[in-house]
Amino acid sequence: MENQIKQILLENSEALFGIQIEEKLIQFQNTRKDVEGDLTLVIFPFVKMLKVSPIDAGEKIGSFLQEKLSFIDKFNVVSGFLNFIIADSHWLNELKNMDENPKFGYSTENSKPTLMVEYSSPNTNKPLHLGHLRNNFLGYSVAEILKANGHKVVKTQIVNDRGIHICKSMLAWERFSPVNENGERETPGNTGMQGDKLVGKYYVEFDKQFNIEANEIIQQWENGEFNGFPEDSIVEFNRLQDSKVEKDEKATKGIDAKIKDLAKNQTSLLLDAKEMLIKWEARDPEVYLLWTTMNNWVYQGFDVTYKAMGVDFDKLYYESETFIIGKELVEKGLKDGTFFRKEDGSVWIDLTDEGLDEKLVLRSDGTAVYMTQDLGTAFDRFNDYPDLDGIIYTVGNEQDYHFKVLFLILKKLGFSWAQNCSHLSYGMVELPKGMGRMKSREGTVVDADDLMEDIVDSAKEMTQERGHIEGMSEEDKNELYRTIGMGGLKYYLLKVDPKKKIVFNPNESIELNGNTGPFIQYTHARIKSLLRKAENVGELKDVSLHHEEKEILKHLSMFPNLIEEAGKNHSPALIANYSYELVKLYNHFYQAVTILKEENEELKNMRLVLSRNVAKTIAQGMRLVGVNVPEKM
RNA sequence: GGGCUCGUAGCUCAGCUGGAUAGAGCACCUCCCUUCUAAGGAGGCGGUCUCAGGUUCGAAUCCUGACGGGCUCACCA
Repeated sequence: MENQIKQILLENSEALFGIQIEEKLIQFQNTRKDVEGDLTLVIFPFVKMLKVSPIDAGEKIGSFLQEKLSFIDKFNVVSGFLNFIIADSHWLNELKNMDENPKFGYSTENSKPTLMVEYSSPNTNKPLHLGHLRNNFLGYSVAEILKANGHKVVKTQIVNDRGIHICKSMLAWERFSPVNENGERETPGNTGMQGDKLVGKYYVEFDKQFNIEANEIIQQWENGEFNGFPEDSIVEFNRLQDSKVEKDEKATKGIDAKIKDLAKNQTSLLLDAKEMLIKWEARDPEVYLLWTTMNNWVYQGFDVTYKAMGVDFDKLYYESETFIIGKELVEKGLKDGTFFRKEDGSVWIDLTDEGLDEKLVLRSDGTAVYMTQDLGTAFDRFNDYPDLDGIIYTVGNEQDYHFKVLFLILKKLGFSWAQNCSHLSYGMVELPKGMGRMKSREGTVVDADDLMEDIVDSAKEMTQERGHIEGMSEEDKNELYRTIGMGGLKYYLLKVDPKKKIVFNPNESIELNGNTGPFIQYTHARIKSLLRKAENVGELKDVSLHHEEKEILKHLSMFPNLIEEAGKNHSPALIANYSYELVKLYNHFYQAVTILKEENEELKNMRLVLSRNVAKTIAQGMRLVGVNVPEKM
């Protein structure tokens, strides 16, 4: 419709305006609620060239278009806005088209380039938390939205299964796990704990013991006991101590933190963990066995969590494999001069010309860092999928700088695909003021499994109170509680623009009224109930439309465009907000108009077909954000 | 300190590439179940779009600066 108007204006530009106008001057917008009309053309851009008032310009353009286009029933001009009233037959035709298309709004499958969406990417030393929920729901949804746009999509993750942090929990388990009467340390089997929770427990334990030891070292230093510590640490300690003189409280605090870091680096625990990492990279059999065992516990735990979240993956990548590829890339880059080696053996890239810093890509002890493996992983992926066009990395915005650097290095290494890699950067999930930050090490996280369980419980409570669940089996009821609870949680985390942070108060349960998942699910269930009662729906005939009906049709016909926008912007929030609008329009209609008791069969039919397509669009939209919709609730 | 980013109603958020009198939900106050699911609907209350300049016929939206929050600048990931 918009395109047709645009085309007519462009073709007749000389006649209308005296010159050939630019396409971007033709701007449409939705007509204001209090003005009659279905579509509005902004007239201001044409006023100057027509040398008449905005009203006259609008009249001229309006009558010209009305003559050419049959779907324009009437038009009016209010100040600089030309409002078209579109014929009912046009909207009924739209309804007919969407009704015939079960995949209304979706593009042809695999008609666009292959994309990879990376999300989740957990560390294997701790359980998933609230932040991961946002990440997983977002990544999953964006992948589904891209599929709906016709892309072939590979869902993937990079499993953070190696590194110093993994060694920390391994070491802590070896050192601090109690031993039972059979001489065994704690395992998921003998404790009944989910594997990831058990390993996470030891990660926290490491940090605790590590801090105790660091504090003891500081104590020793303050007492002048420096035996056994390296010279440079002692010198640095004394320098920092002296610099505290006559500083205010804040500055002193900062210096104390630096001293703490210094001491941490001298703890036997950290030194042992580092040694363990070197052994691991050298494939020491004992360390490798421990690593394999503990990681498998974690994977079994994660499986439970992913299943509850309702997300899936097509292909997994492991850092324990790709870091090697990364190291090879670094070797190659050293030879061609992309990287350089410092005296201590560490390898760097100089990005100061790009306004960034020097960045480490390999430690002096030869072990890999985060960047090393990310280079390797990207290379590996394009190698595995020759038709791969680009990668979308779903990672929090705290890593904005990392990805800027990563893509730049890949480009400098000469990979042309680097320009098609993008960082889907989302805002942190924060706790309300005064509750601090979520830190796994400090145990101040909202656990993903616990949260999902809580929300399903509260959905159960609400459903038992007001749901239509009589006659349902226990199994179906439980499934419904899960659908509603998880729907509420997903919608809550996805309705906000991904770029923005979310403040989450764990003490307040997630709202299930208003702009929420269950509100949308409810409308779907209600329509389904209506359609069940209607039994059969007849052919669509030419009838005249109520205002409420036309509003819904206008909104429905925007759905294909919306999916495209959501794909372009990598934003499930657009889908969520669209669905919410649709549901509000429908509920208004539902209240204002009778459907089953309508005596005019043709009208009744049209309303049922309309309802059917609203339900379908809700279901399809919700599917794209990972939310299921029930037939009854 | 450098870089990035955010600041819209008491709270949580929409406001597309600049367009008409800035919109929802929650909370608070009224109404509406002998029409199909009231997890619903109708109405009320609530705003200097952080502030100050600038660009423009027109700015919540673009530019500059200030103030306030967040992230980041690791041989952590």
